[in-house]
Amino acid sequence: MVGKPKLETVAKEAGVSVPTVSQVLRGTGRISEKTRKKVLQVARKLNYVPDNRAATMRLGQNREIGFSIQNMANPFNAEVILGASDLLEDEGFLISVLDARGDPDRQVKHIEAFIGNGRGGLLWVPALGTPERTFDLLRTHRVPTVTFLRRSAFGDFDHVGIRNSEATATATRYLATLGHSEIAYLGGTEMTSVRRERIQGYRQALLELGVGPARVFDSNDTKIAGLQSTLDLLRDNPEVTALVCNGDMVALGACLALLRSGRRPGHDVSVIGFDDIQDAAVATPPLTTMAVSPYQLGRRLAQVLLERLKRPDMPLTISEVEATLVIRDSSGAPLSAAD
Amino acid sequence: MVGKPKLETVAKEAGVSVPTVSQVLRGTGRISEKTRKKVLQVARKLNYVPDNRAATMRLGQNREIGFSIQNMANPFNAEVILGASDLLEDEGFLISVLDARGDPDRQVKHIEAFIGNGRGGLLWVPALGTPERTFDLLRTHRVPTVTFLRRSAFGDFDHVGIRNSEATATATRYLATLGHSEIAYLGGTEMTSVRRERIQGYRQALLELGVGPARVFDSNDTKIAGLQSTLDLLRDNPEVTALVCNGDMVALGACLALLRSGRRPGHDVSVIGFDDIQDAAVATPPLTTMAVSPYQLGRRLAQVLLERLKRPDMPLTISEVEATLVIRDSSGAPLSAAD
DNA sequence: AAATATTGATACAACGTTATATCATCTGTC
DNA sequence: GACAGATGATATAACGTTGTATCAATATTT
Repeated sequence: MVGKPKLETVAKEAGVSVPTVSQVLRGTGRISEKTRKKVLQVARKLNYVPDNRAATMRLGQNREIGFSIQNMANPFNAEVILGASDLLEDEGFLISVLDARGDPDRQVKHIEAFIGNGRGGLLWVPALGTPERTFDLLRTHRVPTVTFLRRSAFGDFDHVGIRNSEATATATRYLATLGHSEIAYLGGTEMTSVRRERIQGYRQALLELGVGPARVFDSNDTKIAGLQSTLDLLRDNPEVTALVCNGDMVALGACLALLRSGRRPGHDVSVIGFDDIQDAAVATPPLTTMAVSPYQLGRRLAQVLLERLKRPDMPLTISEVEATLVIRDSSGAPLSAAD
Repeated sequence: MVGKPKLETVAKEAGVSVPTVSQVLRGTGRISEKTRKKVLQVARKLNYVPDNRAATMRLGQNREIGFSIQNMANPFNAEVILGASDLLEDEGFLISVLDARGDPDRQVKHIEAFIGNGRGGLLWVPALGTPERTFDLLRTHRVPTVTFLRRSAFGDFDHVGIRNSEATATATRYLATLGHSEIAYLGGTEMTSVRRERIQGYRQALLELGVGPARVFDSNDTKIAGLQSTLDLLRDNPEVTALVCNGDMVALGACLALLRSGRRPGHDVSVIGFDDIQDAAVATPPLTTMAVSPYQLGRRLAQVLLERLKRPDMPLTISEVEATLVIRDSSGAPLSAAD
């Protein structure tokens, strides 16, 4: 009873050979009902758990999937993982998550660990500034990989993302419809592909509409940073009457800033967020936002990976999910009516 | 260049034997500087990544740690993981996270995966209703395990938790100091060891103070649930003037409910939360709460595991971290002054 | 009753790595 | 120039599992 039980332990106890036990447990080969029963009973009694390392090494495939993300604390990611694992678990896979916190060095360690442990696949939000070598590793080792949100610059991996530029264009157009002409973009600091696309959509819409200058302001994607940035922004640019935000957290921070400086969100300044996080609906005021369902994104992500696993030679899949404008109070009524 | 590179691939390319390559990569054995250079260069060129399965199987130890949690979406957990991985990464370990979502069946699959992959250790928030067999598995396979927050009923694992009953007693006593006598407890639904201890501290304090009846109300740990539960609570128990909450999310929901029903949090009803999540400080009103640093908890967790790994025969460690009362506005001023 | 088919179990080799033991080569000493 | 000692590299076996080939013992056919 001492020491980890292995096939040999079970085999001895059940009075059969090692391969027999293996066959019973895997349900392969021809085994009589009697020995089957016996082996299963002994295996259970001894708390036997097969060594997946030995098995996958022999078999050359693993049903464990890795998910490499950059910020575990973001509830959006948590929802994505939920969606992905719901689908993958049904197919007998398992998702384990590693948080690289945006650090490419930490990230490459994680990816090496995935490879070194023979993970069966990888879902991945690449860190900003991921060196080509990291992609090379995955290519060399033939790890079925789906990138998420941030597209690889080298572009030869399956990808699931958000139709970012269309989304911010929609938000910007909607604000223009309400009568705004001084519309600023707020949020993000680093130029990820996500932010680049969103700002591009915003600029594009302004251009098409022939409305006011494009103004982009940095801010970290937290409520507190959003609050501070908005206070600064309004001090220096009092003419701004509408904000398209890079994320809901920033947008919520912006609303807080408006309230603190005696302005009413949706009346004096309109605010549109991005993501539709849980808090958006219960905020004061409820937040108008570009909604994407993280759960659905997760499912899509899993779907693409499963297909790739089934057909390794399948052509590259690029899948972009549309965001939808959810109108609540923070964007306000048409300007003429409000004033 | 096709197919995964292994030691043999590198060895052939560098014109040396397999063990030589292994020794260079691990820095063991006597190797001349010349072959060392050559081997490293070739290994890098071929994008060689050692197969950790084969290595750990041979060596019998693994520097990968598993973290099994019940709710990934909780930012508190994310902070804990951050703290734990900061410490563990310095020692060359790696944390991978699995979310069992409170389901003991899913959880046992995860634990079996940890065991089957020979993980070097386990940090674990046991799901409610975890069967003894799950603990048995870990015992049999001698997995160094530290339970977190929820103590195993069978109590033979290292543990890190919060001094829950003292914390809620402190909160309750503070509200009594402010002059409250109708203090309710709000939050949680399932009777986890955490909730049991918190409610016990609340009851204990009321008893010692000789103040009003103990009233405990269920609610899920989300803002929306907290909102609804508080509306119900106040309708049925209008005499309640203070709430000790099971978590900050519930407390924030309670504040929302107060505002919506025309009451002022901190004036008409006092609210104290638990955890001190990021939003607590910027909420309206800023939330009084029992603060525990999830980051510090994570570090402690890692510390205990590292010690256990170093000294497997060390006596059982039970480590409880104190929560501190952070006074903001939601608890209000003394009642005499406020009225 | 002999030949054949069927069933049930086992022996063997391989997955990729590494510690130990072994072997060959070179340096320096008397 | 022979011998001890140091240096540098390799051969071997083992970690636990599983697919294939093999073998023995029945059951079935002619």
